[in-house]
Amino acid sequence: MARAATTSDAFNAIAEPQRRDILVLLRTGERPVTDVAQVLGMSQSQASKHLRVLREVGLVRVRGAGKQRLYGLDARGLRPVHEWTGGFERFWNERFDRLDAYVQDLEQARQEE
Amino acid sequence: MARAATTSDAFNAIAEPQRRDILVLLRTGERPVTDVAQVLGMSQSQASKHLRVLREVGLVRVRGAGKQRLYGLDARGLRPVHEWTGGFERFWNERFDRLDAYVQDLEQARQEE
DNA sequence: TGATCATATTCCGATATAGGAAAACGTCAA
DNA sequence: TTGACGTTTTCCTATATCGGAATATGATCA
Repeated sequence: MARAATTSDAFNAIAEPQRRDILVLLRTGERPVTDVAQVLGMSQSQASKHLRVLREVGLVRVRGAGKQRLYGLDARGLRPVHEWTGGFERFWNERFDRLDAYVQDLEQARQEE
Repeated sequence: MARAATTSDAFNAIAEPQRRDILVLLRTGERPVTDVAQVLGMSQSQASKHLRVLREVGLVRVRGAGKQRLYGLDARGLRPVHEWTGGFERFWNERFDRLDAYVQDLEQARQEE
């Protein structure tokens, strides 16, 4: 089995830095593909492909505006990610005091030998 | 170029559901590989491989305890993910009232034709 | 209809996975 | 040292990427 599809999930979709950049850019408002590509310094086809992935996961919405297609943010899919990581909030503080203490104990024990 | 390595980043590491399960499990305390494998219903070698990835990204720490190796959580690497997604917090509420409104406008316009 | 702009898709290559099976390694105890 | 246990590491296969280049599709306007 290979790695899960990037379109399987918001977790997979945002694993790619360029897609994260796109999402951040879209916070400023809707943009056509060309804009995204130019602002973020990627090729048009790359931008289009990344936007497709984001669309398939539902992080982005499109609407036609004349010749253009305007991509807009739909951040709701990021909420589960935020909440999942939030479940570790107390561990990245508290829990680590113990590990640090443990390491200090080790070093102290070593010195006392 | 292929997809970024799972070990490049916490974002990539947690794209895999089984690795997320492992992290959740480790919130209950340190565990040897066998435990992880058994509790989560995966093979020992799979558990070991996933733990390796998590270790390389720094989300997990190991310490030898006799024959066993105890894996413990180091959640600090999840903080950036939490904070990045947090940057979209107001968009998954507010911003969408507008889009919904936009869609309603469309439908209303259609009925008035 | 035909030209043109904006975007999407298809080919292609190189790479990196996840999982299963089997084999290698490390550590302890007798 | 030998054995047994716990864990990690190869091989292997199937699959899915990301990126560039080129091509195809779509929409608008004259």
